Amino acid sequence: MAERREGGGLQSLDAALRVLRAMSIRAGPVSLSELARDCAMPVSKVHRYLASFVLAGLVTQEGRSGKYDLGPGAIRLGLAAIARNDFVNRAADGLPELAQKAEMSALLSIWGDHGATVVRWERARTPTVTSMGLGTTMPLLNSATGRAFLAWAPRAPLQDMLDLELRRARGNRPLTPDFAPTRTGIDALVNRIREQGFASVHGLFIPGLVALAAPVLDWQGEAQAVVTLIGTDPDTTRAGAAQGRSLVEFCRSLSFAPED
Amino acid sequence: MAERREGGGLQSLDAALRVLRAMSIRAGPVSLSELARDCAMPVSKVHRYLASFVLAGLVTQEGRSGKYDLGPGAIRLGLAAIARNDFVNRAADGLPELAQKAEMSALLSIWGDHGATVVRWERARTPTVTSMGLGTTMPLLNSATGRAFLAWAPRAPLQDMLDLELRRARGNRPLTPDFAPTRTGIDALVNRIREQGFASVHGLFIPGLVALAAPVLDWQGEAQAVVTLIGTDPDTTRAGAAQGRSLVEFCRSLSFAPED
DNA sequence: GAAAGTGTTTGCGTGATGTGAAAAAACAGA
DNA sequence: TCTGTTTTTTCACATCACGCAAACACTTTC
Repeated sequence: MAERREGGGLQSLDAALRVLRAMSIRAGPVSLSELARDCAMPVSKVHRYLASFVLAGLVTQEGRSGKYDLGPGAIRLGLAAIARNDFVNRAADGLPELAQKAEMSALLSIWGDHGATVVRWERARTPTVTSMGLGTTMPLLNSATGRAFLAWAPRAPLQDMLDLELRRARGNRPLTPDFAPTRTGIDALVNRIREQGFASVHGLFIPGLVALAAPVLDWQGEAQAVVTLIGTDPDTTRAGAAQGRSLVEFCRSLSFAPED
Repeated sequence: MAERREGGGLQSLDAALRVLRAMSIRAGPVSLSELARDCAMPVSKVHRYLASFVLAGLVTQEGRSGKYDLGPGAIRLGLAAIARNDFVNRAADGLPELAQKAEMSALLSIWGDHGATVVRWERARTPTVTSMGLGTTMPLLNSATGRAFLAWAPRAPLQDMLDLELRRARGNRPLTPDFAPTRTGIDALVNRIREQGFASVHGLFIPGLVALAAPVLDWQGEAQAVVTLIGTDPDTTRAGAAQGRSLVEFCRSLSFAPED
């Protein structure tokens, strides 16, 4: 066969790992023949793979039914992976590329005790002059970054700050021109943001600047961090703009995806 | 040499899985040659295995350093394996209610090769510790979570880490003010914890924070998981405090109750 | 800036080894 | 005890993984 040999290393290993993935997609114990059908492989082939997986502890075989299931070795492996996987550092690694592609400044924030806090900063080629830097905390309602946390982070730790900003907004209406400073107004705003996939503001936090922000989600579906693009061109916040799509795609690649 | 056939199925798969195991034992990113030395295999062989693992997403290669580390696919696999555990599922489902009732952050951990690993996290309004989150591993002696495992998990898998932390404690006494870093000191600590029904520390792991932790026990009376409450009020660790009783009751309701 | 050193990746021929079909064994229901 | 189903083992063959060594990338040294 003169077909394309894809980048993988060992054919048998690739096949075996496909079997493993098929097992992890299934919700519970699987019989050998079901697995073989899922993977479109001969039964005996799958059986031999499983024998090795069982030996390694990744898979266990249920006593009487003969069905196979993921075992304690898989848990140990996963915990080891979980322990060293750090969303923040992974995101930080890709920040320069994102900033370059979008031709905007990119920054990475996490939720700290005093609000959304900037922890990484990547300048664009044409630096936008701002007074922000590492450690800056952003407001919840008037910044794209804050709004992304509002839409995707668990509500409880945000609640105090949300109440505070709502009180301030009620006393000074022009601060929040694009939504009503009430519970229903907030809900509508959150829905709008989640539907669009990212939050955006133009000139709200800093006049003359526009920003869009999207979340990096963990396996609980909560925002672990928020990535924000800052620039001067109002067109970049339009739905369908290239920058918005780059940002969402970037964050999606860092987020935890339950399956394919 | 067709004499001795071990229980496994495929030789190459067995070898490849030994490589995977070696990776999960290491604490962080590993270079190719280190891995090869660990497994006593030729470098090129390990490299090809890794190529397949990378293709499957189980392993990633760090940008420019060339080192390899466990990747998101391993997380997915591990979470799928954890999801098969009914104890963990039921505990996770009840976590939000517990956190709300106790007005503290609640987290769920299970034991991995590198210590107690946080798998689920439910935040309360009280401040979130910035450096902790999903995937954090907790020390055995200085955290309430670790101590709960120490008191209720089978000793064998903990022994290595216990020895390690004891050595460290002996060199730095202030780390463990409330017990002697000796075998009898540990025994006394364990007895105290078991008697009280939950483990607690105040400011040991993180200054200014208090925590209480209780186990979810399986039919053998061994800890399958540990539920921890974290807050700032020292009164919550007092014997008889409402939070402690809620926590113990919650864990007891999850323990020892398979459907059939 | 060239040269040497370390570590990773890739070709290649060979023979061990994984493959598929089919037989054998275990199991369940009738 | 006999069928239908699913798991396990057998076996001859051609493939595919192995190890060597050369190529390549990157860092350090003079």
